[in-house]
Amino acid sequence: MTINLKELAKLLKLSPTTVSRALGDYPDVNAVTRARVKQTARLHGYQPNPVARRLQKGKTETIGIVITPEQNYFSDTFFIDLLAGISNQITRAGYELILGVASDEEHEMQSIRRMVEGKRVDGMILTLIREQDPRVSYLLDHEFPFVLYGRTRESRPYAFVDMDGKKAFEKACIYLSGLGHQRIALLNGEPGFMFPVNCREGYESGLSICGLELDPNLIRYWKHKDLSSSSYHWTLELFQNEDPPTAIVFQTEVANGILNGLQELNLVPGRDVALIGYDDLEIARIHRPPLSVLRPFARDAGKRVVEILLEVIGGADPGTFQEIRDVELVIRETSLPPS
Amino acid sequence: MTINLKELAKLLKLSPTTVSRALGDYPDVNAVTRARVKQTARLHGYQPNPVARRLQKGKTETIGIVITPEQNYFSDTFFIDLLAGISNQITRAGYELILGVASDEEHEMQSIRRMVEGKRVDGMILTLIREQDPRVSYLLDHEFPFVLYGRTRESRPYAFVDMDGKKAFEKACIYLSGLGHQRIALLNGEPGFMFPVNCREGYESGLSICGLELDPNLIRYWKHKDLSSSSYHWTLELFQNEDPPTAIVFQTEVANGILNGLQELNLVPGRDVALIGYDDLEIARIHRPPLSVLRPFARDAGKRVVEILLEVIGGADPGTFQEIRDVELVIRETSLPPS
DNA sequence: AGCTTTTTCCAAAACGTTTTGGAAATGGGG
DNA sequence: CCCCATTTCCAAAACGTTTTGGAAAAAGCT
Repeated sequence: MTINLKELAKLLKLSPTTVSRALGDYPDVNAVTRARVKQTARLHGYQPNPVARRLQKGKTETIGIVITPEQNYFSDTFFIDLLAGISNQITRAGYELILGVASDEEHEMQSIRRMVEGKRVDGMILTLIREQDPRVSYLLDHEFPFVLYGRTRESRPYAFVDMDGKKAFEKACIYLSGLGHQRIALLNGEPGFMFPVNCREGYESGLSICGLELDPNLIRYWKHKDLSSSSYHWTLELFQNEDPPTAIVFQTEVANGILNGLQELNLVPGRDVALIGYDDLEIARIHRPPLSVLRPFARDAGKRVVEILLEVIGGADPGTFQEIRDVELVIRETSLPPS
Repeated sequence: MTINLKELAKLLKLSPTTVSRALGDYPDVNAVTRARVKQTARLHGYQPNPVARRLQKGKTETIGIVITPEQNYFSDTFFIDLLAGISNQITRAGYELILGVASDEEHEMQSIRRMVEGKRVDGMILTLIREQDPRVSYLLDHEFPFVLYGRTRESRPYAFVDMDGKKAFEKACIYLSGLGHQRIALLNGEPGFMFPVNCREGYESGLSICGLELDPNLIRYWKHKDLSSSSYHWTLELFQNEDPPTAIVFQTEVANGILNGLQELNLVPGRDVALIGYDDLEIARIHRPPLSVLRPFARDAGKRVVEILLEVIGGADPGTFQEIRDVELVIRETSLPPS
């Protein structure tokens, strides 16, 4: 069924060498033979065996990614869109994407080690980055190519693509303050991860720019494990304050919990409490009233991550690839002045 | 850094052959040399280069799966749990999972073809199966090993693992009828896919067993593209009926749309309308009141899919692996008698 | 024509394993 | 002590490519 390079060469009465070089567009093969080779190759549907090529080239032509269920990753199209961008670009480069799914942090490292030390991939992509991330130090220690979707605390240079969470939350606070809000709450992601750190930085800097005081009572953290219920409860708690907030900024993934909490409290989003979520998830658009959001420019982030990774695999200096992407404030119907 | 078989052999003053066979637990190598080999192998962290092994063995030791963003179908941790089971079992077998993400049906076939004809995988796993599924006929035509998570209409024998959607919806209808419900609506998945066909079969057979009449006005289909809004609108429509339903059976992934619709209509789930959803998603557990559900026994489905696929790759007859798994009815607080 | 350069091709090696088909050494039985 | 069976090892081939290092043929130049 499937034809060989050697068989194809025999068919063409040429050496395997010449056939290989013809298909590879090497200059040292006559134009007419090249054409002849390409035509019969196409005719017989010849495709070089990738495994043999990898062995000879000393590359796996494969890149790895490990995810954990802990990230309820598939909850919106967000993650799969990122993955789609990654996958497309990898395919375009003739590479393969291998996926590991790990149940916890320990298995995650195990899976990465298998890929790296088992010589199963040429590079790795990391997501959901922690402040101190053992995966990052491991890969740096092993001088193994990788790119982060996100950032971490690490002094050695590394490549990443990230959204500007700081500027995003800064923007949101400044906008809300401009509307007259003085009590702005932050429902933040789980400590230990890097993104919430940036969010908080932006939140604090936004408040400070507007001359608003920082009230620790207005800051809450939800848990990955139970997004909805923890954010629900923190919302209720927030309003037991004697001086409750008139606005909340948060990550849209916990919008459900917040909205349930507000409903419980008979507070109407937009009218009684202003809301601005980070990430333009489906829920933000279909909710009545639709939620104002911070929309990161994530469109071709996956593609970009792969482009960078291939450069790094090719020997480029990772430190030169550090991209922080803009975030746009999309005003819908939950960002009105305080009543 | 990483050591070779040849280098390891030289270190041990043995031939590569013997070292390979020692590590492979062949009987024709002395117990003490075997131990010696294994120890120094461990010491130097030797792992056989997978690419070289694959070339020699003539196997890619890789299996492929292609998903589409449309696969939003699995909106909870459900899909990632399946994927986790698949990934774990694949790793245990020393195989690799390669992932393709396709934006539409055409790219999906393209991705599969690349894997199959490019000799990049030994077998494929398919999900979200359509009634007439071009992927299935393609793989059968090419006599390529695969396993379905789901079923399709196809006369040739093939391997699959599926949940018993028919019996599930039958159970739900019988239970609701036993409570006194006479008008049971079905909010079903998009036509074209196989699962909704089974659901409807079970629905019809359930009604017929209980002597209830089938009213086409009580059946609606939602769209993958916009789960929430389509199910929301169909719910509203359902109750414009002059003789509206007192119960709804549906797939839990559209619970949000239904619940929003009911709220709009000032109908309280459980009290005014009984609800039974298929799939025990998070929303079913955290909603107040918690939803009664049909819970498929999906726990180790991913593992099982891989076990079967490896058998089929090994030459086993696919027709002998057709597993339909039980579904349990979990009564919570939305399955009360009609008021 | 004689020499050099360019064009076009190829044999052999290499990538790192596993498998094949012995061969040498050891042991047991008479 | 000889023969046969068993144990233990290994050299060489094979998997299907790409790359290396020429070699032969053609073309260009004086």
